[in-house]
Amino acid sequence: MSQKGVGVDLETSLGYLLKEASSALRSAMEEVLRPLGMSVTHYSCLELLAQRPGLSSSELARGAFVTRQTMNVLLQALERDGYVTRPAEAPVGKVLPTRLTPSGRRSLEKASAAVRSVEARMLADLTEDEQSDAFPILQSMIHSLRGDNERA
Amino acid sequence: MSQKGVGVDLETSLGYLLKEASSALRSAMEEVLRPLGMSVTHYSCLELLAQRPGLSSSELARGAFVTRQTMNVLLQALERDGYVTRPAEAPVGKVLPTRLTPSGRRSLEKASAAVRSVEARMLADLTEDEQSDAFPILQSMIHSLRGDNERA
DNA sequence: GAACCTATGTCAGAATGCTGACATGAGTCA
DNA sequence: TGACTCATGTCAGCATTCTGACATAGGTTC
Repeated sequence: MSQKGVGVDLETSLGYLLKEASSALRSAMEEVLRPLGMSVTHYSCLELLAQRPGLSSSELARGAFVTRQTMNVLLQALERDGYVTRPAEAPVGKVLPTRLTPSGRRSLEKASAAVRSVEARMLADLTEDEQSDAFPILQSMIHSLRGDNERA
Repeated sequence: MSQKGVGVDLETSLGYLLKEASSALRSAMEEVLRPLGMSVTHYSCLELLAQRPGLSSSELARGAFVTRQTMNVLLQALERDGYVTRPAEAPVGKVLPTRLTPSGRRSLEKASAAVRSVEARMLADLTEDEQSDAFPILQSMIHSLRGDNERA
């Protein structure tokens, strides 16, 4: 077993495992959000707005890990369906601050409960210590991958 | 801070952090693979074939976390470009076992080195203990999310 | 004030991946 | 043998997201 020095051993690769976990999480979220007529990006956008009202399209895009073009398309649909509102004109600069409507907030509540149940299931078999360990580990990975350490 | 009971707190959510880490990993991989003219799915397919020669299209799809239709399109391109070979007729059933060509193997070697460097960077700031902890934690998450525990 | 850089919103086109559907081969079971 | 179930490969159409490009607003520097 265990590769003859060449290649990435998928059986022991933390990168592959990370991708696998993320894929499983996404699938589980899609499964519970589908009955609510909501996609993961859709949900992410509403959740971001609930916690940080007035975010711009570009900021939402970064928070949901998509491009600002993609987020803009989504926002247009959400606005059309009455889940969010944006001023017709930018109060300052070009930034259009977005906010949830009561309808959007109601819609989010169900979705949020569903997502919380998925996250709880994900952590069900982990000990308290493991859950505590996971946080700094993932943060370190993110920090290192983004190259925040580069020549300042 | 810390949400008033409602919603998922993105600041402390392991699910969000997992998505963030996965996104950062994907970006980092795309960055190093782009100069080699290779996408992440493209690379994943070749790496899988190097470790498990003779996999079918459907098996490769599951290993690369895409649908079998998507993998089939990719395989057609890889076959056209001489990186993999598939028998014209299925030796048994409908399964077409796929194998790397020498050209595919050479192409993979460079990509694999690049990906290994990304993975090394990802783990650079983690202690030995943390790296050891990460493995069972991620595996537990995957196992729980897939519902492998359900009523047997 | 002018030049410069950065970030934002937006439009257009293209790539990528997915869902739905179908026929076929293999295994199971009565 | 025949009916049933399941997995595979494949075709077609659609959805989602991305890349490229542009104009504009704000801040910075000289």
